[in-house]
Amino acid sequence: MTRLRERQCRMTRQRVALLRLLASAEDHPSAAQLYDRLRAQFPTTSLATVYKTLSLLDEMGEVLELGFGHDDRRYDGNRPYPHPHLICIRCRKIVDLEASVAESLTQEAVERSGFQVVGHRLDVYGLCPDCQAAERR
Amino acid sequence: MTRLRERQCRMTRQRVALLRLLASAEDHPSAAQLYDRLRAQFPTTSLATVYKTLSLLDEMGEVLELGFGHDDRRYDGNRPYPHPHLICIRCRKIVDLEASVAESLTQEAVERSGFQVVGHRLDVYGLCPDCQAAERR
DNA sequence: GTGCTTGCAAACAGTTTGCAGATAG
DNA sequence: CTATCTGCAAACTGTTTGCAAGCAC
Repeated sequence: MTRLRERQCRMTRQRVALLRLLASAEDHPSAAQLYDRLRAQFPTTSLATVYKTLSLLDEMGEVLELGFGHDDRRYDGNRPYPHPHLICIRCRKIVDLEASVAESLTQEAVERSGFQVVGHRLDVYGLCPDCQAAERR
Repeated sequence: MTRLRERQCRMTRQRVALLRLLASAEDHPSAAQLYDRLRAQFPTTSLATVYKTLSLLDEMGEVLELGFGHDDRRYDGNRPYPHPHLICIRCRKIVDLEASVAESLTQEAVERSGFQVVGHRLDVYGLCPDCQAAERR
């Protein structure tokens, strides 16, 4: 909110509403879900605006964009930093795992959640040696 | 290959070629990349066939389908089981991390790779307590 | 031969873009 | 006032589907 102002961004009613929705969302809503909820307050709102605002927030690090499956992008406005997730393969529920990566699969935290684990996925992002060299030039 | 036969699947030339490509691919090719390589041998091959075959193999567990970003699906025919990846955010190179999840971010394995880590992602798949109860019915 | 598989084209879903009109500052 | 933002519609991308012709068995 404050950071948006600092970036000479205009606080339109739509943006304020979307920020509120993101802050209060307990789940990990998709753009379409946010759009639906937003339309309750602003019937004329468009999906395009939702996408534009979300990618703006993502660039600013105010929201975490999560790509689960190629057609399932979700947003987390409460913890805009990487953190482990528990994903139900049946109902698609997504639960935040508050645990450090190192300990997260050492059972403890997972077991506490009651999930029956069937798989996992760990991706580490960074610059490969070649690209580190290229960046230096 | 053998498993395909067991499943009363027909070994068409296209399938054999795709299986070979997957087995020999050192990178993590996308459907489009596989299609391009396949067309070198079968100029009339269609993308649709590639997709159909890939999803068949995925169902059978013969290939690992990886969704990085919503429009970046890659396939791994050599290690069709979940394992950590190192992803270069610059050149999109994907390197397999041969390490257990528990130890993978305890630096060791990552450091050995020479990557400069900027982020990570850990998703655990399973059934949430509610769905476990629902499945029992 | 039988019916699974292919290849084309058309359909689809989610996302992005262009632009005229609306509006925050 | 002016530049940014919105909302519509059209464009795009990657993936999926329907169906007639082809080919493995």
